[in-house]
Amino acid sequence: MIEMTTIKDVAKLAGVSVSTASYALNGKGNVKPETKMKVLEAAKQLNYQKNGLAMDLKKSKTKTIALILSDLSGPYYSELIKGVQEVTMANGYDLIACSSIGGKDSTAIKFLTEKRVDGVIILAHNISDEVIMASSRDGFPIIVLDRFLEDQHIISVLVNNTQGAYQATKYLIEQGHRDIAFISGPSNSVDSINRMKGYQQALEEYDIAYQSKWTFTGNFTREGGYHATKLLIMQGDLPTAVFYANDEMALGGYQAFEEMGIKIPDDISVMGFDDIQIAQYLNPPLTTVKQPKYEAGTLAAHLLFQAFDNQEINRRYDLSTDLVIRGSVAKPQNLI
Amino acid sequence: MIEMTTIKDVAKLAGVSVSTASYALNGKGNVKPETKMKVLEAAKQLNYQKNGLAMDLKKSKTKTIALILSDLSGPYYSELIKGVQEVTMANGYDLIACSSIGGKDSTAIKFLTEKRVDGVIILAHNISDEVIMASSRDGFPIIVLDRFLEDQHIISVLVNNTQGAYQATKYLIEQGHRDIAFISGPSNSVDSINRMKGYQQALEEYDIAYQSKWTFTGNFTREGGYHATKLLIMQGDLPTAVFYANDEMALGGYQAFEEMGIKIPDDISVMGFDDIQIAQYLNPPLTTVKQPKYEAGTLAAHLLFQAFDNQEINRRYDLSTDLVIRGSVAKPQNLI
DNA sequence: CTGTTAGCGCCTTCAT
DNA sequence: ATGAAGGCGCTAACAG
Repeated sequence: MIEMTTIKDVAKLAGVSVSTASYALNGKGNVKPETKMKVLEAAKQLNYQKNGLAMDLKKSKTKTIALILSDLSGPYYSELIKGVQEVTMANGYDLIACSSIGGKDSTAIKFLTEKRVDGVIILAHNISDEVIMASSRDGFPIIVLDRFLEDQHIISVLVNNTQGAYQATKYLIEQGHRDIAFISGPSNSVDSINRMKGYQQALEEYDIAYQSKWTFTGNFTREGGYHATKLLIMQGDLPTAVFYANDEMALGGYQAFEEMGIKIPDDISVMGFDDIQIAQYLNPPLTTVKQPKYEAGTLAAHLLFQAFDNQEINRRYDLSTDLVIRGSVAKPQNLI
Repeated sequence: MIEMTTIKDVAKLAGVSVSTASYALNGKGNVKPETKMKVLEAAKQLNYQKNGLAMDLKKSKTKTIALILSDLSGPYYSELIKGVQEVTMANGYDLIACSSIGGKDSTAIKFLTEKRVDGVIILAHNISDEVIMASSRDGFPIIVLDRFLEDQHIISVLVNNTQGAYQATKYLIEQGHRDIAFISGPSNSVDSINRMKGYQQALEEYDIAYQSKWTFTGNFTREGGYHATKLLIMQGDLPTAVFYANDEMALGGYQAFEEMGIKIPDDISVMGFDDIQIAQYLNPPLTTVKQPKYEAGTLAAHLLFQAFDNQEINRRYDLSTDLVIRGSVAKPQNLI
């Protein structure tokens, strides 16, 4: 067994009591400079490192918050993390990120249910409503970024997907498109459903019939977007524009179109959703809907601190999206 | 103050002792199914959530490891994280990621020095050697991914930057290039220095004189690459190829060349380093040197577990890079 | 200014 | 099968 050196050891070597050692180490209380020196000296000599767990346990406070993501390695969260990080740090708190991969045994669950942090921000579709609500408790604020939950201690920060998709589709229509395909995400995704809704709303508003033959499922992945696009092409009747429910699927679309010698935006226009970093580097640069991820991050973190502070806050916040016009959408051929 | 419900409360409500409650909750020991029921029932009724900190303190073991990154929001770590995550999970451990932004007060320091995790993997240039070595202690393995440290408990997993840069430069030379510029990273970066070394080695091997007029500093950022490229162009004498010490700077280079109407690869060839995700989507796709980040991640995590297990392991591992040939390098004009 | 002491919440031997 | 009790390492009254 490995012998840990504790504050007790330090105290003994310094010839003082534990409390004095604690005071000296933490720079609190009134410790004679001389004794303080002795303690610090002893600590160094023993290579003493405090046990943060014991401290947190004693204080019933961790001063850290957890950001729970469905997949730590996704490039998608960059802006969100930055937003959260900035305000967390500004408040003197620590931030840790963990993943919800692994279901019941995931690290996420551990931090959600074992009082290891003072609050959490969740953007993880693979954690069920039930699990989140079961973790809700007094003094443990939870911010969710992808759904609304009817619970006292859970606050939602949402981006208005329906509005964003509406906006995007409307833009396509105003460019002259009438035949617009929609590649959706997984059918159980609230985000995907809402984007579809916005798409349909715009269609309806312009008296364009919704056609199910132009709706495919792409599962929010690049692969999925690729296959959906292939299907769309093989079907024979090509639309003049396709709206991918996220940028990753649009990436797959780019590839499929290129393989078939279909030029963007000359032969077909494409619209994405999310504005991931890569979007601007594509050829042509992808026109898409930007989600205010950074703002969502800062807002979420702010709300957490207000909750710590027992301030009165709303339980739901809606953020709006922005259309980012780049080069992947053009007027359809027949209008030129 | 908020009243936490503890195992004591559960025990009381269930009419059993604390130890029995603990056994029942953890499914250990021999508890009569009936009493177990009672305990579980009481726990649910009180919405009991165990305190993981207390447990870890008691067990002197956290079963979690920390991945310390210089910037959580960087898109750069994706593959690395995936590698670490997979083996961590496979071993039944938890993984948390934290950032070293903030120096002394960063979350990274907290996890490095306060016994909150059982081991750490570090890829964070902004943490000094001294800090890392000061955290070294018995039973606390540390894996560093960007330097070699002379310390009993610190293991290095490195990628061979010199070899990678050598390989890249050699390829350029073999394509017929003789005038090859090099855009370096920050001068204090070991990675950058080694890449420069590889570049010079290849030059030397082919009897090409190293010219300082073709070396600029780009600081490893896109902006830096952009400015360095502008400087290179303004200088009047254009090389036939430029080797950026990382892909991000190459991104800036693409922009600068485009602004000046210089075509890649027709007018100039460009080589990157890292193979970040965006590289393949650029126009033309970037030829670059791929770092085995995923492999580094899995290896690092494996080593951690071997260290937990007190197995004999080396203190240093070197991984090699791969040249990824895409479309940004061509034979120079004068050879066509 | 310094020492004594009582927990923070949990697990786990040791009795019973 | 269950209960009593010690302690993980630390902080913060409280008492000198």
